[in-house]
Amino acid sequence: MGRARTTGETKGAFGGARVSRQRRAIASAAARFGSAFTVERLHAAVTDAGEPAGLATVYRAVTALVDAGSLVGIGTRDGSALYAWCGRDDHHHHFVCTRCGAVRGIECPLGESALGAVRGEGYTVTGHDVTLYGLCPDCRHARDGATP
Amino acid sequence: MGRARTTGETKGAFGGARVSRQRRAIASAAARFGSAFTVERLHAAVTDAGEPAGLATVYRAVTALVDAGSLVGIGTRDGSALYAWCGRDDHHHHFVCTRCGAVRGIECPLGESALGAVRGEGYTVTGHDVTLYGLCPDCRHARDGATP
DNA sequence: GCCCTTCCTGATAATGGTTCTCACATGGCG
DNA sequence: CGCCATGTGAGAACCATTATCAGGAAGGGC
Ligand SMILES: [Mn+2]
Ligand SMILES: [Mn+2]
Ligand SMILES: [Zn+2]
Ligand SMILES: [Zn+2]
Repeated sequence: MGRARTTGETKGAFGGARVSRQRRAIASAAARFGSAFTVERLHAAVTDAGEPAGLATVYRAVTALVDAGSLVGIGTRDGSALYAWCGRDDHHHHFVCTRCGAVRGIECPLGESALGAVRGEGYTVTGHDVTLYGLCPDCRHARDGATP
Repeated sequence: MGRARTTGETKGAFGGARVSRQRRAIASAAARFGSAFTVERLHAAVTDAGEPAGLATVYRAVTALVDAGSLVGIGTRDGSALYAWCGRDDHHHHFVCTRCGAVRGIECPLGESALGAVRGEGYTVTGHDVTLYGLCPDCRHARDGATP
């Protein structure tokens, strides 16, 4: 156990939810993206792969994949929610390239020193979001070359 | 300089943007909230204060206040964007109470150890989001009492 | 394999937060 | 004072997401 979701195998990608031909194609297409994507783009990818699925079905599959932890929401862009396939099931966060959408897992930077401060004042911390933004190596070089 | 935005004074709350009677009332009402609020709620607060303003005007004022750094977006709730008045202009993040919406500033937990890891692999980090969620002291006690 | 119940599918309509339109008012500077 | 860029407001438009609802399929039990 621990890597069932890495390749998009539908073994446990949907958790306990029911698996259909459409959901298999959707999970497979999502796992093939190497970067963040919108539901609309995922729908197009599934259709292009020759496994048509309704847009509403893709929306519902995405919700199921997020619930199962196979997919993570990575903010929004131009009013559309962005998602990325998540191959790890340990606690971590993500770096997102603002140019190409590439996603990379990062270790959680929150230690006792950060949480202890607010906890000491009577707060209970139940969750947190951490996301880094910037340029991936490829896009950094592309930008350098484009600015002579 | 440094604390013009803490009380909702319209001095620099809108940065270089123009200030009107409506925007004064909107900034004042926003600064009075001790917790996160939606645009709809802010609109209601301004109207209740006897300084009516159109909903579109409130949306535009919120955008201007965010651009000026007086207001910060704190995720979404039930499909509506949440905002909170920000009294500090140094770099920091926020803790949000998931029960009452109370917001509290926290120090940035990202040090060189966290950023250096991805930077060493060729990534350029240009920004980041950090938000803690949980219960404020008041709500923690309220919940304890409600679960006998 | 067969049944049965629960869950998924899909074309479409509906929802609703946010943005746009455009004529009018007003802020702020010279 | 004027001038003009900018803000205002009521309503329409936008559009990502969700609800509908009849039909189909997944999958546990036998
Ligand atoms: Mn991940
Ligand atoms: Mn703040
Ligand atoms: Zn990139
Ligand atoms: Zn609270």
